[in-house]
Parts: sequence; C-alpha cells; structure tokens
Amino acid sequence: MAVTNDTPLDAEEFAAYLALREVASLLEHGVEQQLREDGGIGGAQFGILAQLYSSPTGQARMTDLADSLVYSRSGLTYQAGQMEKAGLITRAPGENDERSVMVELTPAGRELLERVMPGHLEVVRQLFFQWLSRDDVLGLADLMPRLRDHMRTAPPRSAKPRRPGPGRSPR
Amino acid sequence: MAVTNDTPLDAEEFAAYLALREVASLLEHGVEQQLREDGGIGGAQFGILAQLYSSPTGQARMTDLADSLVYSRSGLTYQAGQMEKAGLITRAPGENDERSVMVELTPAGRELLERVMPGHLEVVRQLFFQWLSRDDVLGLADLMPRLRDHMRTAPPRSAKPRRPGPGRSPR
DNA sequence: TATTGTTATACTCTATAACTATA
DNA sequence: TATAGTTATAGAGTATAACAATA
Repeated sequence: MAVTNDTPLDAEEFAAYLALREVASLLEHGVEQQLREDGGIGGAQFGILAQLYSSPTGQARMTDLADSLVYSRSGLTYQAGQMEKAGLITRAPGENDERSVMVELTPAGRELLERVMPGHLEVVRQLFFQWLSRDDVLGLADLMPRLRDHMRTAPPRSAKPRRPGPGRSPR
Repeated sequence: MAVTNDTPLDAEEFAAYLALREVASLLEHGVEQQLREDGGIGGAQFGILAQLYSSPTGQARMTDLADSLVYSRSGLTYQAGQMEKAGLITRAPGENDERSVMVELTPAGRELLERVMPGHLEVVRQLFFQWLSRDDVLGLADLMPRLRDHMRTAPPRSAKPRRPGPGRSPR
C-alpha cells in the first residue's frame, strides 16, 4: 500500500488544484445565487430534488440521500424538514423496513425543479461550459464520473499521516 | 454573442456537471477535515494563508483578498479577525491609501501553512490526483486556469435571463 | 461622490451527541 | 447489537445594511 507521502504534487498539479478550487467556488456562487433567486432554494435542496427526480420512482431513502449528497444525517433531516414544510417532498416510513424513511417528490417539488432547471442550466452553461471546447467537455464527461466513483470507494479517512516528521521540534 | 438559451446542456454535459458537483463536494469535505484536524483552520483561512504566502511580499489588500477568494468583504473581515486573534496575520493601514488595510502573514501564519501543507497535498493527492493519468493532469492544468480566467472576466451577474424568453416577445 | 473596511445583526447551515424505534 | 432517523444544541460562517473614514 503505497499510500505514502513520496510523491507530492508538482507545481503544475498544485496550480491546477488551486485553479480548480477557484473554479468550483465561482461556479458554486453563481449557481447558488440562481437557485436562490429563481426557486428560493439552496444547493443542498437542489441536490435533493435532482436526486429524487432522477430516480425512476421519485423516491429515496434518507440515508442514501445523505450518503450520495455527502451530508450528515441530521443535516439531511434538517433540509428534509424544510422541504416538507414547503411542500416539496413527503416523508413516509419504508414499507419493507420500518426504520427507514422514504422521501418522495411531490408534484410541487417536481414543478419547482422543472421551473428552476432551465435557468440553472443556463447559468452553468454561461459560467462553465461556454468556455469549454467539445474536447474539453468530452474529457470532463469521461473523467469526472470515473473520478467520483474512485473517490467514493477510497478509504474515507484512514492512514492519516500524523505529520511527515521532517522537523522534529516544530516551533 | 449568443449568450442566449439556444444550446442547453446535453445529457453528457449534465452528467459531467453532476459528477463535478459531487467530486468537488467530496474533495472539499476531505480537505476541510484535514485542515481542521492538522491546523485548526477551515478552507477559507487556508485560502487566505495560501494567497498571502504566494505573494512576494506576503501581503495583500483586504478587498483584493475578498475578490480573489469570492467572499463578501464583511465575511473576510470576520475571517481576518479570527486569524489576527490567532496570530496568523497582522492588519495595518495601507501606506499609499489610508483607506485600505494591508494584511500580512506573520511567522506563525507562515509556519502554520507550512506545517499543514504536506498533509494537505497528501489528501489532495490521495483523494484526487491519485486517480488521474498524466494526461488527465495535463488536461486539467491546461483547462482550469483558463477556465478561471474566463469566469473571472465574465459578467458577474448581468443579463440575467428572466426566463428563457428567446423570442422577441418576452411575455 | 466613490471606495475601503468594519460593525451590528440576523440567518442559514452543519455537525455531534443523545435518544427512540425497528431489525 | 446494529441500523435508521430525529432532536437538541451549539457553533461556524455568510451576507446585508448601516456606518466611519479616506480619496
């Protein structure tokens, strides 16, 4: 397991990483603003809506949503509570497993997503894809899902290098 | 130039976008955790430290920091306050312009960044670059900075299409 | 007047820990 | 015992608007 510290990022990689941070930040800001203005929701709720929408049944389990959206369960409960109050989703106990809660998209929720989506795509396109060549897009479309799968699989946070003990008495 | 709504994202682009969202989220979480554990700082303060560190003088103006980090000025003031309290930076009025405030990295701040950086790079590598081919990295290194520059230049939020009214009768 | 930065404030979000209920 | 979810809570972070000072 060569999960050691022997190959640090080179300057090129680091520059790419910093630029990625900035791009992600800019994109997130733009998107957040559009969602807020056009639909009165934030990125978290948008993610939930999109997740449910893309499900054949329009349903999903709380825990699965939390996992796929990188949320704590309590955090998801909070958002789900807001969304239920707003009439965007319903929550009902699972049929097979009484412990679980199935979240379901309401017509209003579906409608909201459909109403917000055009502007959302527009922003993403203007802010992001507008600047990409066809090849860029193909590259991303190939890379990102692959990358996501890897990251999902990777050890969440094991082997945490305590400190690459170079200097022994820091300070 | 055709900043209209005539070319929505296709399925491929949208999938890439969703995956990008997820990747960014996973990466952010991992990074945030490492920074918090190893340095007691969050991504925002890390960004500030990195920005100052990469400056030849170790200094920067408040507003410039806020802009480059996509923050409101009050938000930056808050972070700067925390960091000053922690001894990571100092704030002093600008020499040329008395209105401005120059933020400067202290030795402790520099030391913190240097202490945190190895683990940070390690996480980024394990979480992200580990899965990329050499070509992937080159592609990103080429694309991301370019993309960032475009996004910085793009109209911050003008021409906000009230709703895809491409026709001449916007309702 | 315009710009820079801070303050006051209010609010959103998020996570941790304790708890309930089901498997 | 292990899993699913909620609740209580507490804290970090963020933005808006009003304000003070300088250009």
